[in-house]
Amino acid sequence: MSNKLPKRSEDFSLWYNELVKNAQLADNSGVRGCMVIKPYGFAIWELMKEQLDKMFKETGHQNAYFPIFVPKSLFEAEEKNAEGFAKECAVVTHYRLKTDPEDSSKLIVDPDAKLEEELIVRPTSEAIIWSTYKGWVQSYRDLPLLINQWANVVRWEMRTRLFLRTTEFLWQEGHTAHATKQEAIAEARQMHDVYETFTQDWMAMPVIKGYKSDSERFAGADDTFTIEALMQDGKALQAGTSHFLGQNFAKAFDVEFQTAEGKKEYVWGTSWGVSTRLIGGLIMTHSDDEGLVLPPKLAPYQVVIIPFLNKKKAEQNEMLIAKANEIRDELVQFGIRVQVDTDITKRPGFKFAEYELKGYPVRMVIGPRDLENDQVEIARRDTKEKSLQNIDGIGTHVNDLLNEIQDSLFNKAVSFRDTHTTEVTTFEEFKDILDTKGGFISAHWDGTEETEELIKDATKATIRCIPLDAKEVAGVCVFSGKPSKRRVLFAKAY
RNA sequence: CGGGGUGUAGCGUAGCCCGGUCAUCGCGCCUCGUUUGGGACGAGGAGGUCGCAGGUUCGAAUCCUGCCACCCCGACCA
Repeated sequence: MSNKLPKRSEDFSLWYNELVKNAQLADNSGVRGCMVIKPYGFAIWELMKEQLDKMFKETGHQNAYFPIFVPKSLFEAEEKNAEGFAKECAVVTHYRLKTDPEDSSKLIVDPDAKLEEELIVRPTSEAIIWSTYKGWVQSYRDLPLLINQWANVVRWEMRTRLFLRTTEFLWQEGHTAHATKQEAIAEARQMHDVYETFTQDWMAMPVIKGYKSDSERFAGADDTFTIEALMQDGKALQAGTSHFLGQNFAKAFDVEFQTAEGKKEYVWGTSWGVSTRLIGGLIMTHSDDEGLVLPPKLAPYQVVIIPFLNKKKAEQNEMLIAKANEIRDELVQFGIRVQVDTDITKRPGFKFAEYELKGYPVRMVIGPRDLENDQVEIARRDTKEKSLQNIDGIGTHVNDLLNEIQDSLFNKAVSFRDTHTTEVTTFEEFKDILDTKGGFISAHWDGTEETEELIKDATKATIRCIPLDAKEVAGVCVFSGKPSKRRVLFAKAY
């Protein structure tokens, strides 16, 4: 664990990989593109889940669970959806192994155990869920159906990256059905807002809310709302999406209901999801050359207390540990998550580096000197500032400090995002900004897929979103020179 | 899936061209001692199917073939 991280500014990609591994968040599993999430990384995910789940329930949703396998025919039902995912599906074709007749130490797939119909390992669950909803909905009284599922999904992506794009990943997917179009759109927007609140208030990661262009829209959706975040290397990350599905899945799976007036109508749908990708976003938004920087709200431990122990001074050690525990108890009263490190085999400097690498927001050190003066040394991870604090009133102080760190991380990220968002008018400027400082580029676009494609070919930048708050201002497309009604956000993306 | 690269102890590596006391070094780990306010030092010690499977050879970490995994670039990324 004494590995030094590469510099963030020199090779962002390498820095990210090493950070994820050294901070004990996750590792490659050795199984194609799948990762092992280690306990410390998973603890962050659990904190995220806890809060998201709470927010889903506050907005009237319930959790349920659906099968991991989707029969191929079901998957085919919604054509666009099937087509959109077809290239990245894992498919179960057999159900049995047997001993290799030519080598008894080997197993082979039993050719006699071929499935009549292949099973698709869900890349997303619209198909299996809507086929189930058909049996759940008859009357307008059964609506709305507001359901969320915590699950794993599999997408056989060509290239994987820890947290950001793994073959298997964990997520939540909400799937709702409504009697009216307005209600469904309101739901999709509501969850879009929930995601914004979560990423900003909890992850301290600012996002731009917008909707996707035709080419970037979810396969099977009428509208895709997205939150787009900006990473420290100037690339954008799609952090969450909420889809208005229209009646596409209702029609594909024949989900009809009878209205109060006795008429038959198709229901209106939404789906929305965020995944373990958020952890990647969290890392790339705040961390630095010393390692992970966690916003207090999502730090498994918000404070570590390190008493300065000396193998030869048992009595002093006892006093230090007693004081450390006393402080811990006071902090716990404030709902703060605290760890006391009484490991005597590691030296202080080693521990400091270790907790910085793991992103603990606050480090508190107490030694004999401090004991005498009734104070502790407090260091905050984000700014590296150290200060001496009286033990009296320490709970209030640390509580305030954690709030300040949370706010400060968000403000710093907002300021980075703002200074890396550039309005351009010419394509020369567009390319120049992209090459020099990266980030979001706000530019006029003629609204055609052809132009979008040509810009992508020329620069690798894509339309991240059409911001919801985009002003209606006439202009000319940065590429084609044709008229444009508003600016959209371009960026290179993960 | 195309191009390039890598796989040797928990981690990082030398050796591979040119086959033969070459399994090297650092970190980590274990023991003992000295240390301890920013990643300690000394002495001793444990740990390896050289990614896997075939092949060539008297002999393979080294050469050949196949497979698997990982990294980089592209394509892909709903």
